[in-house]
Amino acid sequence: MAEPRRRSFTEQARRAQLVEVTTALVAEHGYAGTSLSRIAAAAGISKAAVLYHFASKEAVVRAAHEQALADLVAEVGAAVDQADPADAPLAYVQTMVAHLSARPAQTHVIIEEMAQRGERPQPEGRWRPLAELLQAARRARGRPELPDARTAALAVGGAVNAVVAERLADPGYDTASATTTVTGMVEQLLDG
Amino acid sequence: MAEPRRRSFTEQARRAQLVEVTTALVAEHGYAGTSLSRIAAAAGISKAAVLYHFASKEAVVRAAHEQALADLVAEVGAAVDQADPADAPLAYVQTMVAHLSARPAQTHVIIEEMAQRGERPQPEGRWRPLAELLQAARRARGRPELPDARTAALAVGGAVNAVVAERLADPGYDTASATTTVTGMVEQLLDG
DNA sequence: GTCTATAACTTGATAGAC
DNA sequence: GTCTATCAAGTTATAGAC
Repeated sequence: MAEPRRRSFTEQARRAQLVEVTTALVAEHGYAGTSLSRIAAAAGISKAAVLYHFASKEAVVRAAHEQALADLVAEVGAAVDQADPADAPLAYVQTMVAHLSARPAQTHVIIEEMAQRGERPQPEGRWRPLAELLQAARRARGRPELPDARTAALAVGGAVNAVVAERLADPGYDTASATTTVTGMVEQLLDG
Repeated sequence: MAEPRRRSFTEQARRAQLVEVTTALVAEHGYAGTSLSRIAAAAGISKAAVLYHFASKEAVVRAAHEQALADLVAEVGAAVDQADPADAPLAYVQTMVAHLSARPAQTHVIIEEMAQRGERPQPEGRWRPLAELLQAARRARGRPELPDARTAALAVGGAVNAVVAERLADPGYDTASATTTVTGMVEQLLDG
């Protein structure tokens, strides 16, 4: 909501390129290890040229993070919306794992941003959407609501995070069967 | 295993003090935001004095991380060892959440280190000990072994992480009932 | 043993030429 | 619109006085 500015065609291309190389750099070296110099070098231009397209270094990496997040919620949101409410949490887990596993660099950017957020804590309920999904699924299955949906949502989200992180560390880790295991745990949560 | 050196009494005290202030600083500003200057200022000595006691900045924060981890495994290990094998995973979850919730600064240091690790991925099985605990509990309960103990261990560990992280962000979050919810999920994993 | 002084860099950002 | 040149500020680490 900050700046829905009009941009030239070539500028859009430059910005897209910068977001791309920044995503790769943050994935490999982390936020602190990603300097303006490195971004400029990776894009083949000067530091000042980077700062012509973005107001600051922070603005560049913020753009990279926002893109990664937008791509994620777009795909997961679509999958959840068209799923049977009784199985929406399962669709959530499946698309989440699949999307993130397929985009290691973007995933690293998202993780990095969460780590930065953690330093200056801000009460924000990222667990709410999933908690709603879980309760709706319980109702659709004719079961009473969960007594502690917040923790349940946090636990499922944390499990997904852990599986994705393991996949990043070990590409040989089979996410297909991992997804089966996690969805099985969610099933027990919805039926038990 | 690098240097089990003999140290003077006062030097031990200084090192302990430096580890303490570094833990607090990393918790508040993150690794990158924790400079030698800040450590020195917080300890009331000069940068050079800090580097007299530790070989480098990295050595200081590594010491802080190692201490946080040692404290954690000591308490969790003891609790798991004296628990009934059939309930060891429950003891693991309980002490893990309790210990970390009670030590926010140390927890931040551990999280920060994991984030740094994540950048240069190294195939390391942090999930193995918990996976062993889960399988042993299944056997003690007369149930067949889990088909995918790796994912199960990762999921439980991730759930604990998420609960602890939420506690850090919102001190009003009730970890007692959260622990009940998570252990309930583990129970279903062990009996289902 | 602890400090002052400083070396040797890197950082993000700006001014102004082209 | 994109660059070169430069900036001030901050970084880790070292040498050597006390």
